[in-house]
Amino acid sequence: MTTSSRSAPTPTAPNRAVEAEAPITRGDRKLRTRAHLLAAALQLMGEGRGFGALSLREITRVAGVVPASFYRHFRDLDELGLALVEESGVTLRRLLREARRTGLPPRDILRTSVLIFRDYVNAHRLHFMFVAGERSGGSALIRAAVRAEERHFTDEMSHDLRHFGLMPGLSSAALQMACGLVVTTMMNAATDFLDLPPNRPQVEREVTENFIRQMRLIFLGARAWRE
Amino acid sequence: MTTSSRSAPTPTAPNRAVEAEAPITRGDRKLRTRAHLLAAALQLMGEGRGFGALSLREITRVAGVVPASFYRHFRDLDELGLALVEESGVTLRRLLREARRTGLPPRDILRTSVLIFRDYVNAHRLHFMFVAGERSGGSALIRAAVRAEERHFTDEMSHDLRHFGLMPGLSSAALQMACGLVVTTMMNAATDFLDLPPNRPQVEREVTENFIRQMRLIFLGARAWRE
DNA sequence: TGTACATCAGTGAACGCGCGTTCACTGATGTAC
DNA sequence: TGTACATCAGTGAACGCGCGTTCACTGATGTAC
Repeated sequence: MTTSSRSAPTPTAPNRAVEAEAPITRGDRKLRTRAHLLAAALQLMGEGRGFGALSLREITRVAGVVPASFYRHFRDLDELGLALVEESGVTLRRLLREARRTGLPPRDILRTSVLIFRDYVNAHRLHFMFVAGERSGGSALIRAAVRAEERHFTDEMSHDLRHFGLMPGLSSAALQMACGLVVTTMMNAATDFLDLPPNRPQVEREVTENFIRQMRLIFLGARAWRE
Repeated sequence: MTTSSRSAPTPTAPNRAVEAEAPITRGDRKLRTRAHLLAAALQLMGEGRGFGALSLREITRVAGVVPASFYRHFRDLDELGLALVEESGVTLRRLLREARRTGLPPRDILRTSVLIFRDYVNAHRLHFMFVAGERSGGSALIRAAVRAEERHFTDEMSHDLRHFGLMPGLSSAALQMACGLVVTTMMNAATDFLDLPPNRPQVEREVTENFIRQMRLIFLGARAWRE
């Protein structure tokens, strides 16, 4: 499967003269291989190992290219790691963007948000595993990059909360602090969701309810906050 | 330095006949080597790598023994990892035990507790690095063990909070939920403290204040909690 | 459109190295008498 | 206390293996004319 890109290197689209679509330039192919390398690293980490425990050779093996190819895309593993952080940051921010676009559900706002978040985590398991795993455990370089993305996420969230008028009456500093707490609680809940054994709806419900209550407690605290 | 235990294998205490102390049995030596192996692994992780990225050979090298020696103490690296989890669990629980023994400071209880916690984290940097790093990033086996220790810690904390009469009026379930939030917030703050650049008192103060406010917000939320 | 040359993503072989694990061993500590 | 034997923590050499990195290469894609 991973070698399919080599077994059919030039599809020679039959309708090329008709609409001149899908030329597939050399640059396109390069980007595709790069994406395969990133995906391979994520996939390997999804099997429960830290980024620091991956080897260049196994990444290229899973990506379906020869080890030396790696250097056409990244100087070393760290550079690939930083690219993964960037990619994961995009995934994080898309969550906020979608919430912003949708607006917020009128009723049972907290519970609904948590369920949406749970679905989102499951739809982007590998990115969340990567972020959750490297935010405190990885190399100093990667960890710093993840923390920077997390800070960016927190900033956007506090801006949105202000805009939507949730958590009113909080100073900017207090709002930022509360959002930091929300984000770390979210990341922790993400790990909980990812670790759930499959087909145990009761356990899943308990973890979900626990997360909802923790968020409720935080918002209660924010409402009671003074100064 | 690490080989000093070999350069003076039998101190032959001069006053042995007088008070028969420090016999240093074979078992004592074995335990000492085991402790060296555990300390070596922690030390290597302290340089910013996950447990999964350590090799058996470098651990024995730092511990000052030959690689084959390792197998006299652990079946494989996982078994050493689990021993580290256990050791770290003891460190965590000692924090609670000391708090229990000391009682709680009568004034400014939250701020004082946070400062004590910060000192404790700095006094046990390697254990906290290990726990913070492996609680979400490590192998499934190690992560599960860390989570179990964390749950144990949370249980003890909620018991203590009830006993000291903080967070009154919370049901057992709600107290447990709130303690879970406190513990994840603490672990996150521990990482923040450990990542602080040295000799930047202003940054350290900000991180400390942020942690204090987050805890304050949680306790406000707990006070406002109903049902 | 057709041709001649340039580019460069991916190849395959080679290298020296550190890895985990095994094995028979050594010699100090421990035990039986 | 002294002697003869057992135990076993730690040794040192050996093994096959996967690692990261380098290099000259191939051949499809791209460009100039």
